[in-house]
Amino acid sequence: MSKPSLPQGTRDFSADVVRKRQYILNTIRNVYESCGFEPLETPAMENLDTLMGKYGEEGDKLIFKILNNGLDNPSKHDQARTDFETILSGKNSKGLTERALRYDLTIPFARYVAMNHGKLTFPFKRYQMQPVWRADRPQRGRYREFWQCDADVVGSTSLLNEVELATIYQQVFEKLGINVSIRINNRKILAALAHTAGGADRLTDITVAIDKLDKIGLEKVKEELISKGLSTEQIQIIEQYLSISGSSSEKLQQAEALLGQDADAQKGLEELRYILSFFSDTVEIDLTLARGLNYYTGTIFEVKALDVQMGSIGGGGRYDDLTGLFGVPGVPGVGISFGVDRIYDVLEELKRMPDHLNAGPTALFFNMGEQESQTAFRILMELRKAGISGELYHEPAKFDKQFKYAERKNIRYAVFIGSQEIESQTAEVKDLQTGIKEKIPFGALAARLAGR
RNA sequence: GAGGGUGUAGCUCAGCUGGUUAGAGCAUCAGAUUGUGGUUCUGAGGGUCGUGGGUUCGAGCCCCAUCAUCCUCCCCA
Repeated sequence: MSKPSLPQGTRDFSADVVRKRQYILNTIRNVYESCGFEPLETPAMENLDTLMGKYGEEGDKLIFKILNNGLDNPSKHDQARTDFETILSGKNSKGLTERALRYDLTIPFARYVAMNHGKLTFPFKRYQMQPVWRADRPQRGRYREFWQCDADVVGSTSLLNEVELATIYQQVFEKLGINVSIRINNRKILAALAHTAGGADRLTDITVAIDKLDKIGLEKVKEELISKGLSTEQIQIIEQYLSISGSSSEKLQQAEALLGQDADAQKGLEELRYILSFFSDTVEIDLTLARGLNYYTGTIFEVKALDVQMGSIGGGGRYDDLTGLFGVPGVPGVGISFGVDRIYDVLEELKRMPDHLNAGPTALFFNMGEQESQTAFRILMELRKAGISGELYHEPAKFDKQFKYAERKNIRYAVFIGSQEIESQTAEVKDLQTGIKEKIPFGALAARLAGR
């Protein structure tokens, strides 16, 4: 028997971690609910067809595929070998795998909308908080199983949706006490740039390259563009674009000057201007923001934590026709996502996790003997009915041990019910934080411990 | 997919240019202490040094392979 272990990039969550994660999830959920979003849950696995081709070439590789059942059936061995060859040649084979773990929550949502568009009331606002899986190489801030918290509005082209989603970012991170920069851009502007630079078909290459500007610098970006086969003139236009700086409104002006004659650029700039008019300085324009998922067509969002080195902790954008991929055209939408696991890491690193989260049950009843514990247990049951959490130590043991147990479980009150207490029908209650002892009649215990 | 670091007790780690029987702190258990903890003291248990080869009189230490894990790039949350 080998030592038990976890699959790479996955984690167990102990009690204190679960409580902290719940705190983050609840904070996000409450804001979503307050904005009228409805919950949705979808299966951990989807048909492979549903997911393939939606996240770009890189994304396809990172989808966890599930091996079909029944391959051990000898009559299928020949077929399985043929299918395996097909996969090795870079194609997919339904014979070996036709299901996969979901890679994000947006595509499953689009699939859901496409399947149910006749029943839904539009605009349809849903939120979804579930784990997703990626066959990525784990590293800091990157896991193979992690949670996303998405909110999307479909069936509306109104930019008020973008505004609302940006305010959700603001609210959640304010509640969590994380300083963030919320940056927006518009894919239409990037499309216009690619078009103006004479490489409309190179949109992806161009956006991927310029997205790295603040990370690798202008020279390296140019190198990458050259290596992608762009001409000097093309790169010159892109360089002008990248040199745009200043406040958000200044950026808008300069971008207008550079790309203004392009209709797409006009539209994109207008949209950014509208969204920005709702915010003072908490939302800023970043013309180099690109984001990888290739279904975005309009506004794109990205949120990064200030004060800490971590990838983006939230992102999203507008897509014109996501359900079109599933045969239901004409359902535009926009959505955002929170990366819970990274938010957790940020909160821990900044030591901003509230300390009230790891409170244990309210009371530990000390076990002071077989006889006495029967009375103690009865009284404990009454407390529980009154909504007070507590437990009875599982066996008579030295006080030292029982105290330590209470301490480790962050239990606030020790309740002593021994022969003397039973005689007087009065429990002794010790506040383990202050050390103060108090005698409380059995009948008054629930009332005294309520709300503590 | 490319590159680097690290694997020694339950946990965090020492372990000298290769040299007797591999250590510490914390944790666990027992006792000092049979009804009031967090301190202190005493004692105990616990290790095929990730795994498999090789070099050597001798390997935790050097070499090769392999597995695991962490980090960087790519990409992303």
